[in-house]
Amino acid sequence: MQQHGMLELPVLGLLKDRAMHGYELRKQLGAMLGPFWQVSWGSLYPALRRLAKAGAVEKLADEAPARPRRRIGSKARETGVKSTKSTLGAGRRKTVYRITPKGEELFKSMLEETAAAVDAEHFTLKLAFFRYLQPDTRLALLERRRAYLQDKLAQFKANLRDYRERIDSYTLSLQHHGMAATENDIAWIDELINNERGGGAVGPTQPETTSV
Amino acid sequence: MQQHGMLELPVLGLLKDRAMHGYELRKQLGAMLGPFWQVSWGSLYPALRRLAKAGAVEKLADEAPARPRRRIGSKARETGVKSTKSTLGAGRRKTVYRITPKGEELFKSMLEETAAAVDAEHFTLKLAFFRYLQPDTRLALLERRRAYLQDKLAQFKANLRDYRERIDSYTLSLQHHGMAATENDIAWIDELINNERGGGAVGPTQPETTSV
DNA sequence: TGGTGATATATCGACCCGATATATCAGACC
DNA sequence: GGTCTGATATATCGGGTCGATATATCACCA
Repeated sequence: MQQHGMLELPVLGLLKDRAMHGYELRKQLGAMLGPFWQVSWGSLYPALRRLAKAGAVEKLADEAPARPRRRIGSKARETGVKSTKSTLGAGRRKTVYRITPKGEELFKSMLEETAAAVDAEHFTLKLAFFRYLQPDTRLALLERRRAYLQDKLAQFKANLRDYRERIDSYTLSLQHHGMAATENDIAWIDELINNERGGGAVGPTQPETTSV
Repeated sequence: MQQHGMLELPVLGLLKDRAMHGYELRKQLGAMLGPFWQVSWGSLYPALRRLAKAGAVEKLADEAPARPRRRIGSKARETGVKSTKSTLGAGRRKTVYRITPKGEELFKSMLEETAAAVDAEHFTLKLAFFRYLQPDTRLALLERRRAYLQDKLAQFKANLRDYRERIDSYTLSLQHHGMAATENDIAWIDELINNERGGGAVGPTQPETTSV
């Protein structure tokens, strides 16, 4: 994914269900977004800090982490000066995060913001939490995504029109493939739109495509 | 695109043809990669600086930029202390960059490195300069990209197998679409591979898909 | 004469990524 | 019983990208 402020939404969305610590959050994110996105530590922990500072999540007490069996622990290490060095990093303590009412609000406003960007990444993330939206907001987001893709398609066409002669066959093939992929994306969005419009009355929202 | 060290390759690739300044470079990049990627100034200029520091490109003298019609220029502003402030920014001077022999080498080694990452972004960039590669290197890169996609496909399948029951219909649809898109990508790569293998003897490398 | 928009270079802050450091613990292997 | 490996867990660092913004020149038209 690698864009701006993209973690806040899914993190809050997952914490809505239940409180979790960072490591678990990452696993859940991976399960949900599968091959789309593997969150890196370097983004997750700073994001949690940002959310905590904004009051959107709160740290629960470290959940029975530290120093059980105190005898061994105190003896094993030299109890040295150096161990407290600087970061005082980690070990196994779990820092559990819980969403606050303010966090719930933030999640809602971020998710509902139909004016926000609808590139592949942002849209994917929002779609993963569509169940929390009203049907009309869902439709608005789908339409905006569709418009975005159509614009992209137009760019492809303009590009091909203007540069067709000047570019080599590989770049040309790339453009064609990109165009076809965008058309597929649009067709998929149209499916979702249809399901959204007719889905309330007709049948399951699920678009039965291939089954494994 | 937004990944690491992704600009060096296309910048060098374009400068191989002819020397250019930043603004033009960006336009060419846009023409070539069209809707895939619009390079931002915040990446382009630092990248040019990196390349210059590495000796891969050299700045040509500013190409007749500065202060023509000196009368007007000197009078209009207060000639003040503040104008030289800090950055001494820009105006219209053109800083033309030319590739050096060292830059040509760097380009070649980056492009040929078949062990490097083959995610969508990296692969797209390399494909845009495939014409500079030997057929066997091209094939190696295509095969590696194919393996990458197949692995991604396997991830999708594993994901669906493990989480199918637990995820809502939107996320499910997302996974299905992602899977289908990946399958399309693989089919496209296979086309390219076929063209590469048979292309030397049979016909045009161009895979005639839809025409506008 | 002045306004707009294209040309052109450059930096800033926020943020993401990959690599890495630190540490605990369960289970395997011998 | 000892140790090695790998999963669990938190955290930071350097380098790189992005979007926004500042600055400035010039062509063109009104």
